[in-house]
Amino acid sequence: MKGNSTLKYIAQQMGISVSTVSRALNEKSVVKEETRKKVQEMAKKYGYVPNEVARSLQKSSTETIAVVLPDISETFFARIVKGLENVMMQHGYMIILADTRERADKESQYIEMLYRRRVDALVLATVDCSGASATPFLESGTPVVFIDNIPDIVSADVITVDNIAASKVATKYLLSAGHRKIAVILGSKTETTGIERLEGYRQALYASGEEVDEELIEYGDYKMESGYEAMKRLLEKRRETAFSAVYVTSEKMTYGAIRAIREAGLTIPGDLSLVGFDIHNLMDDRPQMITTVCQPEEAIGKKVGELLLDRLKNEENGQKGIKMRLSPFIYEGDTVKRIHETESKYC
Amino acid sequence: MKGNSTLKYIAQQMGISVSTVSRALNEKSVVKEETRKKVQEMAKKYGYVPNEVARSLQKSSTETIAVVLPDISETFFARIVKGLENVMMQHGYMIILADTRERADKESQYIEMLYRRRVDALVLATVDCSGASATPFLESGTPVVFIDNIPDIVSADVITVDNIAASKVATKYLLSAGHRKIAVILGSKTETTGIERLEGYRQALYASGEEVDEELIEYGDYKMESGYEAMKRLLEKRRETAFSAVYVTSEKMTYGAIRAIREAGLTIPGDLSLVGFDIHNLMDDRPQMITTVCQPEEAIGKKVGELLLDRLKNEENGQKGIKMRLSPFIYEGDTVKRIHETESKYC
DNA sequence: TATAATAATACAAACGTTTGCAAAAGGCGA
DNA sequence: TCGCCTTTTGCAAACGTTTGTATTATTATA
Repeated sequence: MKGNSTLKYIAQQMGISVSTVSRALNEKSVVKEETRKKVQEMAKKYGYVPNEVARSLQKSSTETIAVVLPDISETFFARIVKGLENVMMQHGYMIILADTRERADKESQYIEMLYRRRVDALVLATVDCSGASATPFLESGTPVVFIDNIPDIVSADVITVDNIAASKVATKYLLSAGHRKIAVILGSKTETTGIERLEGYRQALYASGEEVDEELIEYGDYKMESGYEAMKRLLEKRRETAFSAVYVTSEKMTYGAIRAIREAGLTIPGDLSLVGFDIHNLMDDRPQMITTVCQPEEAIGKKVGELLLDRLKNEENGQKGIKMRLSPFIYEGDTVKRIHETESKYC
Repeated sequence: MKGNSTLKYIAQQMGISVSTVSRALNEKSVVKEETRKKVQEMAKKYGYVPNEVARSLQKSSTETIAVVLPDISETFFARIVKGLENVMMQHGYMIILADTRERADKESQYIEMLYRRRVDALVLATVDCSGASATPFLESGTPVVFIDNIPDIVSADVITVDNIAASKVATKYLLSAGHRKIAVILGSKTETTGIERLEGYRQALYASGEEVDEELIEYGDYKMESGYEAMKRLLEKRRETAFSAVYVTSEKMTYGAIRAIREAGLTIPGDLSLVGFDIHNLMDDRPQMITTVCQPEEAIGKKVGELLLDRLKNEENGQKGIKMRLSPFIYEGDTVKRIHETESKYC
């Protein structure tokens, strides 16, 4: 008789009504203390475990939030999830995770499934710049927070790292080390992550009076192999461009770039200086002390959670077009610098 | 009128019964083709989205499986989740993720919450060797699969890497490179991951007729700092022990050990050879070509999924005491070797 | 002791589905 | 036209809760 006992069953056994049992267990409403005690005893005796599915149906809230992202095995996303999960769990919410493997079709399919399950909110790292995959949620007024990439939708809530600041600090770091010709490897021409990181690089160069040499800008696709190829292209035209440093804007591409540099028989930082992006393992453990700009992932997750909790509490859901940009860090040997605090909220 | 339309609503609008609408939409049962068409039209028109919560209640199955693990930001776990998620999604199941931050109290608390939500199964990387936190599931006969650590419970289903084989191959690799005195850094004295990895190391030494020097066995706690400390302890007694190689049995500890070695002014592999464990980023991208044993995480996730699907289909749930041990890989420069296939199933 | 006020409990509807069974509609041969 | 079989549809219960309202039991007040 274990495991399938319900309010009804307990009520029958005790010869009282279901509603009394329910109220006795939920501490909420007034029930005679004596009754409550007895009900609690019985509940324990019969191994009663409340059925959250039924509760969800009745309350029309599942206390569940969905996270849809391109690749959970990227430490970047895993850490965001961790930060988010932590704050949500503290408030009784759990996380459903969907990994799209960077495919837009899966993305919309999963989001559709999640909507059917009536999750209370969606956190989305979209691979589709338009943000269109989120429409079921958007239309129904269910909260959505975009992370990483900023979608076209103007009214969407977004929380990301401040990519411009990140690139600025990386570039400035190299400038202050005396470099004048600095190459950059970007991950995307169309996504905001790429666009903004380029922008920061430009701004830093302008600010110090340097020209931007378009020949020094190469593109990959955030994956390792593309970093390798991009670096090779840069090295091929090194004679003309004469760059002495390179800034690579993603972890995997950084590894690829390092390989290309090594294969070319060059050393870091002897022949070429390098600043990487989000190099987590080398950062925690830095066997080779690569300077790297990092995103505060857990903090992003936490902020997303806090925003969501706020949205979920105050019933007036819907998008408010909040854009929050968290400050990146730079790891330079043993020094860790928080760059700046920009939590710009526009409404 | 968007977003909150139900079967009932559609039925009312069309002046037919709810059950007909339900059957028309679920393709299952016989409905006049004409009616079906009309119902589908209407469903589209009113933006009907089935409510899976209600469905779950009725079917008493949520098509959701829970994954509880100590740290999702560990690539090891993230990849298992990815592999698992992929196969489950293909069958309409979604994943609820819970990160215990390595705390046993959180673990049981989360599992309790998950049981209330009536997830269909539990995948658990426990931090509590007893496996006691899984009791709600175990008692109710809901499928549970343990990963990574093997719990005390004999009848539990477990899928892990073959740790003995992993250690054997790592040790043999060093032996075949001519090393005789090989140190080892383990992560745990009590968990099976630690015990088995030690066992493999022992077996490899015995097999080649070497003595096991207890002085060469050091323990950490799988974290980076402990690898650093353990390596320092080893280096301190290097005069007496005269080891020429070290095998470190976790990713983070390997990074720590590398740091200790470097701080001692030694080089790898010049002064000391090293085999690491699960070095993912260096493996994908291997800027420094560390030899490392790796676990086939996505394959583990996939196997877990397949086992679960089988359990969920054939109603006779419950634990069967299946133990599957997947074969590890060794990455040695550019060579990748699958070690062997041991899918031992004992019933 | 009757009556009003309050505390405790019970009733029943609702949340949105699925599904066994009964009822109705349609088709066909006699 | 009637009866019978088949196809299609409808009814109603069930899944396990919550919750507004009605009812009953208890106590205090006059």
